[in-house]
Amino acid sequence: MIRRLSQPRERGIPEATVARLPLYLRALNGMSERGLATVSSEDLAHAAGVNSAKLRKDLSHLGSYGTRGVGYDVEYLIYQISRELGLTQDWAVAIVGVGNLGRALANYGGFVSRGFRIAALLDADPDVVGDHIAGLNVEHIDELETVIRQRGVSIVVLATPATAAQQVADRVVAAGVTSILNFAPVVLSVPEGVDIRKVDLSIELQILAFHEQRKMDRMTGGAAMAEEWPEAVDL
Amino acid sequence: MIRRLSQPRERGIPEATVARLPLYLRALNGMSERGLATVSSEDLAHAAGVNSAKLRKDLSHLGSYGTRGVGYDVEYLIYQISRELGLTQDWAVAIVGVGNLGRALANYGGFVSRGFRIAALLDADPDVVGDHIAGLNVEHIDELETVIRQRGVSIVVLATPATAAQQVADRVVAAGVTSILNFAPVVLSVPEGVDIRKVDLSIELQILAFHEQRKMDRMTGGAAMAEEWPEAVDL
DNA sequence: TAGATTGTTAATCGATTAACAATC
DNA sequence: TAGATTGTTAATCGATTAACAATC
Repeated sequence: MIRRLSQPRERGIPEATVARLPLYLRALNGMSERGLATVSSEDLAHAAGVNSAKLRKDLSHLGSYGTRGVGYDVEYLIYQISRELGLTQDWAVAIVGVGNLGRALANYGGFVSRGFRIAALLDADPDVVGDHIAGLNVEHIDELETVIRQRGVSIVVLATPATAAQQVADRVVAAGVTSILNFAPVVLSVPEGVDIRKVDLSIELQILAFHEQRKMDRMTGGAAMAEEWPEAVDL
Repeated sequence: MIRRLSQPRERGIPEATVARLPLYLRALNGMSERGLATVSSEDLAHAAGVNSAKLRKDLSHLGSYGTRGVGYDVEYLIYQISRELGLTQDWAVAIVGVGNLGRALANYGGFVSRGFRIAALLDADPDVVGDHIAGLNVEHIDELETVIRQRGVSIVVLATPATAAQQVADRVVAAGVTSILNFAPVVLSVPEGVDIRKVDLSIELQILAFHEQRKMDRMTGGAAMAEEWPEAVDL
């Protein structure tokens, strides 16, 4: 049975919809804090930065949780989206690699928010092991498998150097983890059934540069840049 | 004239293709370092983690840079993709917000890679201003407009707290910046023509949790979770 | 020439959007 | 009832993929 890595449906929620549910949830939480009881698709869509047709289509995949002529009950919708995303249970997260980025992630408020709990910080550097960061003791990478099993870690965040990422990925997968958030700038190779999401800062910058360049081309009257391989460049 | 924010084509390169070009570039750089002269679409696609049909389709949007029966010249393709992405010029980047994340970004090697140069680090906290990070002096946020104009900053990275992000975005847009990489967990509102890319750690985690939950449902025989709003919950 | 591999075609699939009937 | 707003339909658009003719 061949299945592609990121399997879209199960109870049939499109991947594009799943990726937007967290946005709706965040907007709804803000409304909840401000004491709003109900919200229309128009207002919620605006707060989340999408158009209202898309929002209604997305929510329709979860069920019929709105009321025609009225809108959506804020608290009820928060609950339904949270449940759909699996945030009504508690996920133990391990962060591997406690350099600048790992520290930033450990201290990032959004991480410890609803549904997630940092269960371990691990690093290979003896100088870092033993440090206290965000209320946690940094443990040695040798403890990786033990920590994963004993603390029920189901999501691992890779904030290691690029050179170490594949090796750590192999180990966490062998230990049974099937969800990895990868900050290392490498393409990880993992078995089918393991979900990887990748956050890549330099890729985001490069995409911005592409669009920025187009804007500048436009402003300078689309000055035709040399299309040819410059003669001077040494191959 | 109404145009959507992220305008896909100009010389007609699909947005999905643009987002993959950095992956190809990274794989090609690795091959260049290992001394490979040419590469087939099959091998390059494998290294980048996509299928070869998609790779060839993507590259065909840039031009005909391959040789049938042979493959692609590694150095030549690096040059063509770099040029397309605008990496043959130098982009001055300012990082606003020098907390844990801002420090991590400033020290992140990929940032200072080909095409990008950190031109300024800015923060509002007087205790942070004056710190030396990654060889740069942290400057006060009051200098934002001056720094942007004098140093030709064209890309701003927002690593501020969520509460400050919109205000800073307004200021950098007013100063003429049209490309923003936003790490703050808020939906920024910006005028048409300003490109925003968003990196959101908690959203990535939530998407992973969704898939993880599905896998667990499957393993436990799809144990039907309560679909209904629990009676006990207090609205 | 024979073998290899690109660039393109065309079919398919998934996502977006406007419009509106259903219904509160 | 009249007004408001959802949930769904259907059209459109863009992305993916396999297959293969072109051609080195």
